[in-house]
Amino acid sequence: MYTISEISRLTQTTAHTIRYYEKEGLLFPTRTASGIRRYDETQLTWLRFVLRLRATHMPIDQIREYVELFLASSDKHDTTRDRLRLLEAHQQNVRDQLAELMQTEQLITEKIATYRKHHPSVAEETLRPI
Amino acid sequence: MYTISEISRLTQTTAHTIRYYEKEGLLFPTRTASGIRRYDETQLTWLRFVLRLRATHMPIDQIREYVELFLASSDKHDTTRDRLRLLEAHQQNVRDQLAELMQTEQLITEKIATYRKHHPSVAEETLRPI
DNA sequence: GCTTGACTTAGAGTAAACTCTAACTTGTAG
DNA sequence: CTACAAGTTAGAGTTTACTCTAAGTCAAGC
Repeated sequence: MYTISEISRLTQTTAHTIRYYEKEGLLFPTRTASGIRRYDETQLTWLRFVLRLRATHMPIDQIREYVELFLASSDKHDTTRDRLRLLEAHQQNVRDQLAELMQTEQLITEKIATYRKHHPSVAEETLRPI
Repeated sequence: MYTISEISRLTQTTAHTIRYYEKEGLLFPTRTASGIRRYDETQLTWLRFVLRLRATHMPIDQIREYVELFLASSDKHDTTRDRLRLLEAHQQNVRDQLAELMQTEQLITEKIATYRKHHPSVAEETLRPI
């Protein structure tokens, strides 16, 4: 069981942010009798996944929605389908971002090549066409 | 020569945002005698490049810095090197984002596969380890 | 018991990038 | 000439995701 500072160090995330994620309904650490947060391996793994989703720009609201579906799931009300739908939507989002990044990487590489060729005073675009 | 609404339509960007970019020093349209903005092909191409940089999360401040270097360039003070440095820094940034996205895409794909296999009531993680 | 560093809370503050409003001016079609 | 759509401005407001502060409580070593 980890304290917040250990989790903070292990995930390279400030304790402030970790508490903020809890307030936003993304994390549920247990507490000691005196109210101090305790995190186990499961929570650590989950936080790492959340950080991955955030790094790929999944909004906190959507992550919370995913968590809520998870917590709401039961025998008579299974939320698997909805969670799958959320994951698939984000997967598409990630793929769109990949496409945009690859195109832009290509464009920047070309621009860099032009800069290196025409070394002094590059033409490229006349931003202010006066 | 395009009006702001034409540019807006051509780039799928609101006129508000286009004016905001101008205020932030990223665009320099010419003006009619009465003060109405006019954009030529060069400005359109430049805006499209700016939108690419934004879509790959280059901060507006850095784009402005790039523009300022471009405008400041002259025979006695060539800024090519600095612009190249900025582009290379962003290129690295884009590559880092690509790496993160590819890893996360992989992870999500695995998770989706697990969901599809264990269809009802997926185990994955027990978020609230009570 | 005392100090010291880590923990707690509610709530305020910040940064970035838009996004909108209000009041006004300009351009165009009838 | 008139209507009205589209343009203009300064500046206020919004959203998202943190980030920090203040005032206090808890835990461990001496």
